[in-house]
Amino acid sequence: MGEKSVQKKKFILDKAREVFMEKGYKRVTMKDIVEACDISRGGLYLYFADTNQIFLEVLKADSEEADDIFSGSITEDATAADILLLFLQEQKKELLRKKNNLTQATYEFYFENKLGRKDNVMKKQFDSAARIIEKLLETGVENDEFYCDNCEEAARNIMFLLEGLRITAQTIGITGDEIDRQISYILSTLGVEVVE
Amino acid sequence: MGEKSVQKKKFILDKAREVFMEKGYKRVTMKDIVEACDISRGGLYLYFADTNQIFLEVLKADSEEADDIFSGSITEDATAADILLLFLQEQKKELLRKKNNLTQATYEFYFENKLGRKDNVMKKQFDSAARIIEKLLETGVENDEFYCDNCEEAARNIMFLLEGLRITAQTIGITGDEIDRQISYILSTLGVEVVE
Amino acid sequence: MGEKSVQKKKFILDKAREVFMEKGYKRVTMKDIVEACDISRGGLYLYFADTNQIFLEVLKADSEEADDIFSGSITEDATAADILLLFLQEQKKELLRKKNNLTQATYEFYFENKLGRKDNVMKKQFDSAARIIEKLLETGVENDEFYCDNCEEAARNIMFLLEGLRITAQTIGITGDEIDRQISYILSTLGVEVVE
Amino acid sequence: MGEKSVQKKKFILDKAREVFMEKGYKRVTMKDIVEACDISRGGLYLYFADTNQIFLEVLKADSEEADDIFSGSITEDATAADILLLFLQEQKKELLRKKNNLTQATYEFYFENKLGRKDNVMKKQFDSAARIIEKLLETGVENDEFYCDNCEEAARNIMFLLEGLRITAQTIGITGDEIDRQISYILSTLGVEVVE
DNA sequence: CATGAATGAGAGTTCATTCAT
DNA sequence: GATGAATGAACTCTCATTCAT
Repeated sequence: MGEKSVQKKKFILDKAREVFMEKGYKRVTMKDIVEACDISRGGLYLYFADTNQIFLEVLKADSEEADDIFSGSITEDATAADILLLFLQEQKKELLRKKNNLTQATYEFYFENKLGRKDNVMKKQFDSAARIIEKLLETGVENDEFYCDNCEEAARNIMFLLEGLRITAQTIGITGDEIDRQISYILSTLGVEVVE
Repeated sequence: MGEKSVQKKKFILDKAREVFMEKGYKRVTMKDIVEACDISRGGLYLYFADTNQIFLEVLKADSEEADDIFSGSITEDATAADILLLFLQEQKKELLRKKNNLTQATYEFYFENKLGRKDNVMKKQFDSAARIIEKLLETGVENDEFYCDNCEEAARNIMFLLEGLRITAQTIGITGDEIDRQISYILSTLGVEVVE
Repeated sequence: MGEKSVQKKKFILDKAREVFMEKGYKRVTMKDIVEACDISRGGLYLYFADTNQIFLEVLKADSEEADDIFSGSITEDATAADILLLFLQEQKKELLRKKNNLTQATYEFYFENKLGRKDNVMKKQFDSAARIIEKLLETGVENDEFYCDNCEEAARNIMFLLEGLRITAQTIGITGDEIDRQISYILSTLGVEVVE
Repeated sequence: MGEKSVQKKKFILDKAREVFMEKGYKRVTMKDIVEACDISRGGLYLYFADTNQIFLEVLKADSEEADDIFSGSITEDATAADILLLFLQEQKKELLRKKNNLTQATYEFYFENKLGRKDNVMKKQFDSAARIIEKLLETGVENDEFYCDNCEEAARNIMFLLEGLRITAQTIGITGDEIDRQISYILSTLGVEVVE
């Protein structure tokens, strides 16, 4: 596959991502993607065999860019508490961005494809994020910013909570205030008093 | 609608529930349900217009029976902490029961049908359960079993956490141990020390 | 499947036979048959899954009617030689009826579906016809009409010859005269002198 | 067309022959041949317009090489009976070589392309082979090896029989023994006693 | 000459939905 | 009420064929 093909593939993945953001995973047909890309029916099949493969590659592309979930939060002299707070506020924005994300599509995808626990990109990202938070908490504990007995479970607790907020946002719906209150709550369990 | 019709409708809903548990929401077709009920294609349409309506009624039927999420947990002389623990262990069982539940179907349904926040059964159940837990926490606080500053958010935090565990169970997968550790963790944040 | 369905199925098989006679086996699509029957695309699938199944049933229906290949040849006081000659002349007619037969389609079908030697309808018909001819030859030998050392192979030889003429008719093409000459020839090998 | 082009054309025909032997005629697509040759899609069209033309040229190439069907059978001091027997045994081998021949493809091709009786390669080969056998029989008769009243029809009878065995081999299937018995039978009709 | 990406027609198949009985 | 045959829209997927490079 030549240079041009690589570009085209990227182009398709980009358009496909938009479609997945718009419609989720299951409702998306090859036809949808063909139309979004304004290419021919058969043309798409030169690059991808089915929506499953396309979504997988969209996900992979995302995960390659996006292992820097803390990138926005870190500055030179930020304290652990600062970083944690910034991270949570970043997540809040993400949670409220209803249409413009792959959350629903991703959940639907995993419903269909019960991947083994290995080669499960979602799990890897979850675990990796949890470990970063854990380190952060430990740093915070050392600096007397936080208190936690079991930082590992505390970190995973935050991750599960975010997951809960995320799925709630996609189903029941959630407000920014609600998220703020939950952020305050978990910070309070870590011994941080947040002034709003 | 005659008595017989009511019965038949119930029968269909029962069979349909099984199908939804088996296949989720989106993959289920009218044909699937017709076959599960062993009735005629046209017959189903006498009672329901589409899978959407059927699922809605399955959900409604469930919520009518099942607002007794604490039923199993309450005994005469149980303390608030006992009840909370029993409730959480009940939830754990539910979380681990992978195929035999409507979780996935329900999520898929809400993905498709972004109901307004009112007439959203899921929201009602969430809020109602949260309030019950809140009361429980308050009772516990009065009896010096628990400690919580903001019992409302603590209760909602538990609910969001459960939601997070639930979606994780359906996608990444989760173990009983992991759930236990999270249960211990939240109890510890409430000032309860769990001995295992 | 009710009475009406059985009728419809027969109707479809009838129309399908015409299509197979017209186009052979491979070139026939479900669409061709749908159009020949003037039914809907989906309608056909209520009765048959694919052209393979349809052709198989066409063949089965034929073989159920047509195990009387000698029916036309037999009269009260006909001699073995008479019967054999009549049979061969019947076959000649069949061979020359170019479009109006399933020969080509059948060959194409067996090319695609190398059935085991059992459950091979074609083989059964071949063997059964060969045995009938064998009996006929034996009867003829007893009555001093024929001569044959090995009537079984003589009978099979006739069958293979007919097969050869049949495929030749479908590919190279063959004339009535040519067939007549071959009929005369094999009769002469059996000691029968044919006057033309 | 330059020397190189001629070579390439030969190369394609060779690969194409393999494909036809493998899959018959109808199932073969331009794509199959492109892949077998490992050339570009467009490249193939520089040499051939469609599979029809390709097969025709494969057939022509074969017939140019292979009009020597008796080549293997003839030695200096062989009798007519020897040559005939050798020829028939050569044919037997050919009949049993199931995959490695163009028989099925050729039949399929002629089903599709009812060529006029002239410019029909198959017919030419049939007639030419029949004539050779005829000469052979006449020679045999002169030397008192054979007996035949009508050597022309006897020769054509052998050819039709072989055709019958060939199509049977491709559809019903045939064993070496069965072929042997038929060879013995026709030799016996020619007055040759075969000892096995 | 040669390439291979791109097109679009067409075959297969499944279902929601209707309707005569 | 109940049936199930029938319809037709919508999707998937595969190739023959073309054409810019």
